[in-house]
Amino acid sequence: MPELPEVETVRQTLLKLVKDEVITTVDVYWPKIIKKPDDVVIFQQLLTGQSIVDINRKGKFLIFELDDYSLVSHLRMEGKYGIYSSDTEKDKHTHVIFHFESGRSMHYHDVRKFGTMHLFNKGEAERSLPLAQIGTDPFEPEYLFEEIFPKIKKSSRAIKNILLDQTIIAGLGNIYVDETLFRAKIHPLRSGTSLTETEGQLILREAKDTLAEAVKQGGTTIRSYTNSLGEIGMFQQELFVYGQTGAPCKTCGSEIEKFKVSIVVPTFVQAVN
DNA sequence: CCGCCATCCTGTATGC
DNA sequence: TGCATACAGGATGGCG
Repeated sequence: MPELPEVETVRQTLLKLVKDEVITTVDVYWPKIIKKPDDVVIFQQLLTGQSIVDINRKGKFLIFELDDYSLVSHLRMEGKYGIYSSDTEKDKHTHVIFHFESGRSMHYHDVRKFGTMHLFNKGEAERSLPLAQIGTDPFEPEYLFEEIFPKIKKSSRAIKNILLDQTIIAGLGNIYVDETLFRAKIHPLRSGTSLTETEGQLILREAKDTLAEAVKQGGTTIRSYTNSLGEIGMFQQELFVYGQTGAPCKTCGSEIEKFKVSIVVPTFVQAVN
C-alpha cells in the first residue's frame, strides 16, 4: 500500500531519526521477512557494527546504506519503521528490531508480514533482484518518454495494469495509477497499443506531477499508513477517484462508480459522465 | 517473450 | 453471537 510518495515520506522522516546510528544487535521474530542472506544468523552477524550512512529509495524500495552493505527493504502493504528507546517492548506485529549503540532501536512492524529485506554487499544491490528488474522511477533522470513509451506501446494489456508494472515505471500502485489516469482523462481499460504519443506524454507527465504533489503533502493516509513519527499524510484530500466510490465527482459532480480492471490487479474508480 | 495466476498473511467487513 | 467467507494488496515465480 505505501506507494512512492509514502515511501519517500518515510525515507525523509526516518533518515533524520537514524542517520549515523550504529547497529549493535538485530532481533528477528519472523525470519521469512529476511530474504537474503538465506541464513538469518548471518544477516544478524553482518549487520553488527554497521552504521547507517544514508537512506535511498528506488520506486517503492527503501535502501539503507550501511558502511559495507546495502539493506533493501520493501514495506509492501503495511510495513512500518518506528524508533523507540531500547527498553520498549515489542508489540504483536513487530518482526525485526535493530538495536543501536545510542540506546535507541528501530522496530520493523508489519501486520501482514508481506514486507521483505535483502542484504547485499555494497554495489551489488542495484544489479541483483529485486532491484535489478525495477524500472525507472519518475524522479530519476532516466524518466524519459522515449525510454518508457515504447514499452507501453507494445503491450496489449490495460494501461492500468501497465502502470502498475514496476518493471516499466517504478513507484505507482492502485492509488496513484487511478489518480494519474483520471487526471489524464485516459480510460484504465485502454490497451497500451491503442495509446497515441500525445496520450502517452500526458500520462507520464500526470504520473510525475501527481506523485510530486503527494510527496509535498506527506503522502496519502488510507487505513494504517503513517510515517516513522506516526504522522499521517494529507494527500487523501486531493484524491479524485481512489476510495471515492459513491462520492460526487470533483470535476463534474456525477457519482463515482467502481469497476474491476482485472482479478489480479483490481479496481479502478471513475466518474461517469 | 508475453500475460495470467497462485502465493504469501491477517485484520476487518459482510453474510448467514 | 458466532462462524464462515471475502477482501485488501506488491512482487515473484511458475505455467501455458
